[in-house]
Amino acid sequence: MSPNKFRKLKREFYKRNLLEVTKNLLGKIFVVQGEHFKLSGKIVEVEAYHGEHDEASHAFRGKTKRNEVMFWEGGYLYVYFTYGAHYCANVVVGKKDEGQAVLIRAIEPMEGIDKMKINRFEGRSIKDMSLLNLTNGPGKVCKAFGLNKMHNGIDLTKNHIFILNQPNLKKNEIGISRRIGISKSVDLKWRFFIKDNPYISRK
DNA sequence: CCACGGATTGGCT
DNA sequence: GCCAATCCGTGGA
Repeated sequence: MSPNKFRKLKREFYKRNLLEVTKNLLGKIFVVQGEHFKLSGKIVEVEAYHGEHDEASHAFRGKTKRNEVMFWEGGYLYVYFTYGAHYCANVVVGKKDEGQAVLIRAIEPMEGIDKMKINRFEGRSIKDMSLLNLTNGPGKVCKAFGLNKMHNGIDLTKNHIFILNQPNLKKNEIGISRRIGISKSVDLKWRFFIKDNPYISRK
């Protein structure tokens, strides 16, 4: 067994510098382990949200009931509801009270694809039910992996929802851009994605 | 107390 | 490319 390759990321991984953790999360394996099923996929697109100096961050105006998990120490899942319809999942980063998180924007599906398709498409009339349309957006990721407000605050170092280690990507394998869908702090280039990966939400 | 708008999505002009 | 759907946390009055 290689020592780290398939091991769960530990608390220390998440408590480091925000942008380092954000880039290091690319290529890692996100896992939801149920009693009778397992869903997993490779993280291919992420965005960083800082606690200070970042007006687009939920944490910018301080702690509230909604965003309190963002102020926990790194390694917890922050799930919030938006646009009256969608959930978005974030990995909390840094030390307690820093208010930093990484939004998981897209995943390349690996295990449990049939169940993901049921989660995401069943009971809705969606024309494009292809694999490429399964998890290529933050709301889609939550739908496919069955994430909702019940999972807000889940500890990623435990056995239900966690992230498996993989080698860090090389610099030239990572694409960088402005973040998507925000109206403040729009110039920060804090979106990172795996270049040429077909499962990202957009170019 | 109430109006606003959002870290989105999907379908249509 | 454009826009409506749809809920509720947040913040101003």
